[in-house]
Amino acid sequence: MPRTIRSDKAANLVAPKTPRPASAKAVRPSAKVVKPAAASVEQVDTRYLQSLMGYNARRAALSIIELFLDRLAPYGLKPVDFSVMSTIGHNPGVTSRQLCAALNLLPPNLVGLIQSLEARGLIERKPHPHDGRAVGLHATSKGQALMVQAEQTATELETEKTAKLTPAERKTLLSLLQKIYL
Amino acid sequence: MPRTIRSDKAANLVAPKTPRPASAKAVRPSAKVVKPAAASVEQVDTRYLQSLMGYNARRAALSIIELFLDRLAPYGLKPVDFSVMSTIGHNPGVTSRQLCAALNLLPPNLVGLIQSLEARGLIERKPHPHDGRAVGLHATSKGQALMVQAEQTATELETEKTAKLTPAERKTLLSLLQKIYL
DNA sequence: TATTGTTATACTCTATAACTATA
DNA sequence: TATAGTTATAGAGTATAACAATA
Repeated sequence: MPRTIRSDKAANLVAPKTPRPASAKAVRPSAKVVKPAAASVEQVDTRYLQSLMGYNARRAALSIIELFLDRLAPYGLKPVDFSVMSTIGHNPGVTSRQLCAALNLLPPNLVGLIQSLEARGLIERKPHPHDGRAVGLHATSKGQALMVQAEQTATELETEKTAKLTPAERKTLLSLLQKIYL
Repeated sequence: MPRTIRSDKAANLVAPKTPRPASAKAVRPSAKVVKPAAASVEQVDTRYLQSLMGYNARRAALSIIELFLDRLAPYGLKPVDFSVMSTIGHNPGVTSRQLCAALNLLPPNLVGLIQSLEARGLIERKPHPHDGRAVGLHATSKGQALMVQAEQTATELETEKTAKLTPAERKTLLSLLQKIYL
């Protein structure tokens, strides 16, 4: 059964703009307090998590991926499919192992993905010129045509998602992120 | 069965530093070409993917989370457990729904998590002062003590992972990421 | 002996529908 | 009628071990 409904994800992404500190120690009961029972929270304070790079990178990535799934669905491509197809397209003859190393994937998880792309006529497997064990992967003309459209859609979607950033900020952000994982 | 071995993940993260362009169109067969068969790839070119914010944000996030899993394992906390515990700690009396909205989680996926934290004696559930349907979540003294250590470990780990960034760059990166998902 | 691609499989993560108790 | 919390469950994602063919 395909995943279709996206429901309240957008609403969940609405975060508090100006949270008020609510530390346990900071709550000093005054003499006028009527209900000494359990306290309630008005605005959730997530400032500590927002100081963590991992949290922010993950939230930003999921925010972009959410839109990516919608926009690339017409092409039948999920993020990993897209990354694999794009890398094959830009590296004709690349092997599965090379894809795994470049995209940080595990070989067993790539098998079904490659088979699916081949079954759809988007890629072809040719014998590797130097290594009899390996198989070279090549995008078909159909696959190339699909990826021209898909990459354009992805670029547009990214422009929308980074609309609050200036071109300079966008370039800076890409560079800083790569300083973390490369 | 717990996940223990991490194997070649680190090796997979080693990405090409100076990829050579290998576009299909750019390959112009000269008259001296001996093997007109399938081509092979030396260095995988991932420059297009590296121009996408979603790709870079995801790779950076996974890189940090990988270390996070190792360092926080002694506390029995995965990223989501950590986020939930931290948010409860800084927001005594917060409800499940508020946690879901603030952290972009789905209610059904939070139930088992909360029950687990309660069973470990890290949090307590108290009746909500204003809403009979809701339950206020509170960190126990044991949970508070754990999170003091856990948050310190997380902060240290993040400092290591962002060691290539200056403090100013780190602050800039956090700010730019929040411009995407907030 | 080491590596490529593969199979089988298990665990985790994420998502949906539907129910109850209360507002 | 709408919302908070819950249950059950399905699907996707991620991980390990082990194997055959080739280097």
